[in-house]
Amino acid sequence: MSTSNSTRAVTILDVAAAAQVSKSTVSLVLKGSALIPVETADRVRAAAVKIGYVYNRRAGELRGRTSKTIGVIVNDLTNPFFAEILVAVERTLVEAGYIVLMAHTNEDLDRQTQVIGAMREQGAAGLVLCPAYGTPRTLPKDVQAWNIPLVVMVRTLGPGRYDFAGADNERGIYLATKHLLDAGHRSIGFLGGRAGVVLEQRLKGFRAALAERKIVFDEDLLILTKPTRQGGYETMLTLLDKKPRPTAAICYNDVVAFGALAALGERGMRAGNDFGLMGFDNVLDAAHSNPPLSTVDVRPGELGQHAAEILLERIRVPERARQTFLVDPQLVLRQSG
Amino acid sequence: MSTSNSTRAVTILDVAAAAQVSKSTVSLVLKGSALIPVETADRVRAAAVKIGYVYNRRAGELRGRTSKTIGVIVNDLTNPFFAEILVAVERTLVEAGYIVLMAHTNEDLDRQTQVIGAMREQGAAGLVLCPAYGTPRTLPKDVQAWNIPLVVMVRTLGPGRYDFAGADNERGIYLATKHLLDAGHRSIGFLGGRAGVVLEQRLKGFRAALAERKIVFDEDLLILTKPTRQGGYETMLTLLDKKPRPTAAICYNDVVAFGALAALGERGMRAGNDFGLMGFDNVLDAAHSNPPLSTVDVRPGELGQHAAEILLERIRVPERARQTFLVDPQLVLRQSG
DNA sequence: CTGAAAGCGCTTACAG
DNA sequence: CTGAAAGCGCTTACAG
Repeated sequence: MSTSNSTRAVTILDVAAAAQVSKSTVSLVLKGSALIPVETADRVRAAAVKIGYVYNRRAGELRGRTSKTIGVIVNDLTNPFFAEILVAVERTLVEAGYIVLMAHTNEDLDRQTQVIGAMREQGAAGLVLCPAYGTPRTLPKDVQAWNIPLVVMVRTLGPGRYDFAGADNERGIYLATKHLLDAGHRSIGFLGGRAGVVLEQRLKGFRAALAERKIVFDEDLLILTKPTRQGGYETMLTLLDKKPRPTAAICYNDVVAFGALAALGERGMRAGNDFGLMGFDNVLDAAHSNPPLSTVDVRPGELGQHAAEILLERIRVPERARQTFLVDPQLVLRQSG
Repeated sequence: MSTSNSTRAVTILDVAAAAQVSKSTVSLVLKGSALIPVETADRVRAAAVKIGYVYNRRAGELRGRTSKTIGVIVNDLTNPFFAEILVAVERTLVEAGYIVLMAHTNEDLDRQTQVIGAMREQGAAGLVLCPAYGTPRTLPKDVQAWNIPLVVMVRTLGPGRYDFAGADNERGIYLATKHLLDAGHRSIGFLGGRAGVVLEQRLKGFRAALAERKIVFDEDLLILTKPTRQGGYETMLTLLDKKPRPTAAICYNDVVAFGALAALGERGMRAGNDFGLMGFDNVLDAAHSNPPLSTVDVRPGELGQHAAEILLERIRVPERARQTFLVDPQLVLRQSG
């Protein structure tokens, strides 16, 4: 309304003067204390809006030694899986009255260290972290030593007493592989993925399903690459050139599968007809890829929401037992495989 | 290192004691003042790490009446276009020493109002906003009245003196349409998009290209819907049922085009062979869709970076002239059209 | 080059 | 039910 004056902020003191009460009364009113009679409270609130008062949360939190901001660190927003997780985390946190400090590491460890430091200086009340590749396993311990609640998402950081939300990777890929096997495929490739826990877990599921059917695992059909569309495209092209040509593939994740779909199309093939293809994640886009992707649903939104809730609980009761949320993967069969 | 004690934070005063200097000296050292001799500074810094001191930025900023946090408000992270923009904005801001408060509105106006308020209370030094549909045109004025620098992105908010970063929508669609026309198409649909400035601008470009070739605009081939994959899928199906069947379509954006690709595939058609299809945005995924999408490149990353830079400049010199960054769209021809 | 002092805007016992 | 006072952790003139 009025042009605020940058040299002098309007404070609780101004409100107090305008409403003819002491500043403690104003403070009490603002926090909705029941100690103040309604009439007084109304008068104070009216005065506040009239003079254009805006609460200075930083001052309040400094004095109260509290914090309503939570840091969320994500490694790859370019992958819709993480974007969907982030949306859910943010929504859950905002609904709980928090404000989120967001950072994107792009898999860069130095940046990750830097942003964690910045969030600490900011007085974050908690941290949700999708760790970048190569994150030291001691990180959870460090963060906890600073007394800041932490939940790790998606990629575990070795054994240790930290809260975690992720997916049962092994079981998910096991299910997908079994599905392909049941459909009669005997030569199945595995595309994409970068060395790390997640890849290990997924490969374990892959091997387990193969072993169960006494199919020997062929190293040659395991083609690693960065888990991107580009990577999926390239590795699928490579796979299609193998002799004899495999009839199906498991992809490290949906984004890899989308790239693979493009490679198939380029070769005049169509997943579901000429080739069996399975993704992993079930991002929103999977329902409308060309063709629609059969994949392993790990409900990214649910995952993000749980991660946020676990953090909120830990903040509320710091000494509570460690929590792990592992989404139980479900096969969703569309057309690709 | 040491388990920090939550009842008593280690402050600048503790560092001062440990290093045998006054607290002003510590403060000066921390901000890298040249007033302090190197030896003293080293001693102070050593003491700080030894006792596990961490700078309390909120206290510092409260006292100094400064702020290093910037709010970024995005309406739909589920669309990679916005995700790519967000990544660029965040990177640019972090590199400039800021920390970003992120909020996702999901096109919800109430939520937008709420998060803007929260950011104001937090003392944000600036705001980058992708406004939700229906955002009042007075918003820029309001925000400026609070003395907080603002840059609006992607969707303009009517005339007014605010900084803006977006794309030349009209020209982009004009180019895409002309390309389809040059390829011989005469019956061209327009798919997806929700009422708003952006749609208006894009339709204007569409009509202009048609008019140039004396082709009458057929209302019946304009099929609006939410700009999502789902929307693209459904509208394409509808379009394909028109008699006579159009031979090409312009999509409101890439995400709509991806859905359209799926619909085409379902009907046994392939964009580029049996149908001409153009997207808009050139998100990363467009290079590896099935088939790869011909689209209008508006360089989302560049757009985001510029938005951030404009804000940074405005913060540095508040009275500078209003800036508008409009990316000049380029056609990128892949296989779909 | 370094120290004492005031104060950013708020909250929270504690009296009355 | 309301007011006076102390203090969160820092910065910034101002002396010396």
